[in-house]
Amino acid sequence: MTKVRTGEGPAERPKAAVMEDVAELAGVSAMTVSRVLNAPEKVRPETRARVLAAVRELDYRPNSAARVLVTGRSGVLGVVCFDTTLYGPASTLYGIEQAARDSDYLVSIASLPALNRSWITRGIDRLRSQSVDGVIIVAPHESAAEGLRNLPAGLPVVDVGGGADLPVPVAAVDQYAGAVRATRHLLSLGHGTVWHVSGPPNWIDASGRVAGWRSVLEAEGREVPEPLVGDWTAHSGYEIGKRLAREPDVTAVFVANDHMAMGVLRALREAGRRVPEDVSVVGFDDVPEAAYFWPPLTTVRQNFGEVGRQAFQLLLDRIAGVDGEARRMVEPELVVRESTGVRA
Amino acid sequence: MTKVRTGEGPAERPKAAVMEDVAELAGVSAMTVSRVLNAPEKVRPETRARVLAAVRELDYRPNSAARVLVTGRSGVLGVVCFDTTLYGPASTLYGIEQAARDSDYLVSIASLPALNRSWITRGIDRLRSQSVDGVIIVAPHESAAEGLRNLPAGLPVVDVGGGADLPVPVAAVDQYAGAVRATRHLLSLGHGTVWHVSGPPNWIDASGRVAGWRSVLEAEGREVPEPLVGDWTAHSGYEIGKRLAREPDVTAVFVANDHMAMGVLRALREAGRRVPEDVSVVGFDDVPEAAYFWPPLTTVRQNFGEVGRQAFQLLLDRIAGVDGEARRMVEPELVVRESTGVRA
DNA sequence: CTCGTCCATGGTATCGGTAACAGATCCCAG
DNA sequence: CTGGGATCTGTTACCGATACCATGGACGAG
Repeated sequence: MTKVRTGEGPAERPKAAVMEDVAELAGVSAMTVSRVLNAPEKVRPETRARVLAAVRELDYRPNSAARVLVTGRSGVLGVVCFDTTLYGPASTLYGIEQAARDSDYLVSIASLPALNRSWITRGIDRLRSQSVDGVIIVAPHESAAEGLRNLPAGLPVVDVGGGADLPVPVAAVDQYAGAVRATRHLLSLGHGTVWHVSGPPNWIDASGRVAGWRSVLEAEGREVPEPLVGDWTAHSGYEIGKRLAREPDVTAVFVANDHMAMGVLRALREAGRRVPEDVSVVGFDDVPEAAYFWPPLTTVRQNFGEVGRQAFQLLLDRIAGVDGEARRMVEPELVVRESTGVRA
Repeated sequence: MTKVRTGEGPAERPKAAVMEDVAELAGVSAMTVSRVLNAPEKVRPETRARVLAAVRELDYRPNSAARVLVTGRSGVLGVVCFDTTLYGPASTLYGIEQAARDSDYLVSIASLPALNRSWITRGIDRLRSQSVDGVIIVAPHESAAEGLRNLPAGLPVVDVGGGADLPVPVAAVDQYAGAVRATRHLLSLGHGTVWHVSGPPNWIDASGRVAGWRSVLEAEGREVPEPLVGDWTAHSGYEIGKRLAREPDVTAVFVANDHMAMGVLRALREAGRRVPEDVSVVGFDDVPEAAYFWPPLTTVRQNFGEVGRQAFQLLLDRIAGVDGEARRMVEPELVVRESTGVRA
């Protein structure tokens, strides 16, 4: 009954209780303890009570490694992601984590030093070696598609952000629809056409937004200016904004994210072009600060948390062996503030 | 040699290779395979080569659950954190993750729905049940201290952000020093005193910044205005900014983070008070966009990535049993831009 | 030529749980 | 009073790796 300590070793810890200890204290077999923990209704209430009392007394906690070894399930899901300091990925990750917590899953993350096929594969491998039950990829880049070509058989995988023809289920915000709304909004204000500051090439969200923007202009028979390519940062938005400010016929700009939009706003202002009187600007994301930009930014809100939850749900289905719908699109929402106005 | 498949079960997967399979293919015992993987120098080169060939051929990967069960080490570290969409925590997490990757550690995260003692304890428990080798707490809140009072013995824990008298090693940015620099900078520009927009009560960073700011004012014999308490959001900064704008004697404001500073800037501008001509504003964090605020924000840069790396290093030491230095302070840096100027 | 030593490898027990089956117990009908 | 099922609990055999000790062969010394 009393704890036996080995007289040696620097870390003189009382070894943690195991199932056998609980069984002994409760006067039952280890199997019964296991049942109490996993299928309580199969154990007589009074026995159960004794076992639970012993569990509390010894502060027993099951060893997950042993459980994983025999059941094959870990209760851990993996997330492969690129830069989690970016607002979108961070929020998505947060959504996943919350959903996971509610379902008693734990989340392991494998972040990538670069976005390409080989790193993505390595990230998945790293997680797989920890016996995760499934993996969510948050890497909205074309290279993700390649990385997903030959997945280890039997590992449930879900992708966030999408791309064409992925061999796995996808949860994503409908970038195309968001860009359509932003562009239509600007046209409806009387602008002849809409310039576009895009995200970096090969990013799925970036190309989705370009496609939506272009399709509206083409459908309306408007001139389609060449998109100006940024890298998501305010700095790149600023540099591009300086160029835009020099073009007097630019009156409406759709910027592929809020941070770049911030840079554009500053460049326009410095060049003496008023927003929205001279130029209207629409962003994308609706970061929490967007309402406090100068002027408050009209933008397209993405519900990243919801995307994360949907991705988790898809993964859960997949783990359960359900081959349900393979695509969950979350609708973005245009939030009109003060950076857009009718054409002067 | 050929794989035997059970004729049933919906998931008809060829069961993954185990160490015994590799051993058989290589014509050695499982023990030798284990040695090749863990202590290659103890195996004759030619045998080693045969084993490695078999490993590749079968795409063998060790089962970590089995390894954990016998070694007691998982190669996983846990991070307990609150809101990972905030810039600071997200960046810290990212720093931890990168450092962990370089050392072949995996990171599991347990995010908390609320910051208090009980949730922190639960977060640690959740991670512990997955046999993490150690835990890093990223919850710069006073409740963390309580949550750390009675830790499970033998679990290495490191705290990020600090607080007084924690029973565990701490890695943090020196908030006090940062606030001192910001305040001195404002005084050096000729301002009579400095107002302060603080973070929410009970947040460690918030109180550290208040203390640094107050100490400078007191040391210089300046009036110490009552701090105005925000909640880190641009919105709260805006509301507080409106109040500040009504006070004509407010000429210098030290705001406890950049997002609130953004709200303050907007409120001042709307009230017709020019920055920096009428009022100087200093932020804290140096988010990547700070240089594109209007005007570009003078702020205190925190190297969150470095904090994350230091925390990981401390944890690694702790796991190795080294009881080295228990505090790693990262120096913040004042970045002067255009939101501060000499008093008119 | 024999013995001791070292090196490479193998055998076996073990980590802490759970699946599958077996056995004990209880209750009630006949 | 006994048989038959239903319900509860125990026994045993693993899951896949590593620790520890044992063993066989090569080799140098005496």
